[in-house]
Amino acid sequence: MGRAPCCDKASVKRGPWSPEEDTKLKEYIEKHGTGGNWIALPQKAGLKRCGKSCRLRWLNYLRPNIKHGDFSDEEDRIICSLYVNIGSRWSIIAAQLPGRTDNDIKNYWNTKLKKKLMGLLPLSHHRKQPSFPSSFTLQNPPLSPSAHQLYGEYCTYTPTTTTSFTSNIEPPFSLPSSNYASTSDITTSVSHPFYQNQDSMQCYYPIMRDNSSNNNNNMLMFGSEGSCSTSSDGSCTNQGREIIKQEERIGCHSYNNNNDNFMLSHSNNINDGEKSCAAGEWFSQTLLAPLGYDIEDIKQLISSSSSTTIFNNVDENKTEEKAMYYYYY
DNA sequence: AAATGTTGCAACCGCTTTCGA
DNA sequence: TTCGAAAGCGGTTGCAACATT
Repeated sequence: MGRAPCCDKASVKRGPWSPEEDTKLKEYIEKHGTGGNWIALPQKAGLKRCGKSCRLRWLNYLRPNIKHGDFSDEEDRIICSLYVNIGSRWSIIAAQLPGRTDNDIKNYWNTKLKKKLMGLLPLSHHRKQPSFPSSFTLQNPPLSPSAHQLYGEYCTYTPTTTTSFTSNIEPPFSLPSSNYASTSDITTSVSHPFYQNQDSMQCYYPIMRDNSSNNNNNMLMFGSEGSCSTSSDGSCTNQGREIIKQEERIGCHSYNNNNDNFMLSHSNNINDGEKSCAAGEWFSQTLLAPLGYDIEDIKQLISSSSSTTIFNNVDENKTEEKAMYYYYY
């Protein structure tokens, strides 16, 4: 027993829309509106189409001010920033990009942007030993007592995936020039993630201080799988709260406020890619400030969305691979 | 030039959420 | 409060266009 179809498939036309159908639908909606009833609309408009199909055609293609074609760097950054933090909630992401549809963004992400990012990293499937500039050494981060407690608990896992790391890679899209002095000043680290607590799906990142610079740089982190998170008690956390919660937990935001600069790295034994990490060396990190959007920006973006259910029902099983890029600015 | 592989995107499918009776 | 219909949404598919062999 399947679900009842929304319409009689035998009697409705399917497949690509003809220009005539487009014209009929457009003219009808411009004249009468949708009437809040898509199911009844095709009949009224003289179309042999399913209401859902009409709705989709209108929303994704026919409605005014739809933008098609290339995405700008700024749009790339917004998409990535939001994806990092809220996942594949395309409608919410689309709400931040006037003229773009969720379908467009989803397609763009799946076919281009993700590859654009992934193209930088030999992610995943590699088990490279991390390699860092010699100036980078591990500093145990100044964790809050509660974070220490947390990490002491979490960091007893042996990594199942070795961090890979490449520095000084061009970012996949341009950053505002004010964000950095020159290309060589950008440290882009790509990491196959971290590794995950197999029980809780919690992701871990090591953090390392850059001793080579006296600048009061802030770190920007872009891209992570971290937004997929299930708390250690097994309950799936509300994702919006999780962002804030994790920030508080590990004090990431205060790092930025303190103008510390630090970056992703592995343990203090750089050559030991497979070693277990000691308590306090690894950070669980969902969110910092992706590409110029700090936490407040993101929250504001999200809260300005028309949706009221942004963070509900996080799929705790999503484990899609993502890249991580770190920028100094 | 033909065959095969790849890419991009529109459209579909079906599950979830919302809304109104 | 419950229930059914409709809308919303994200994942997936189909296919045309393009690239490569």
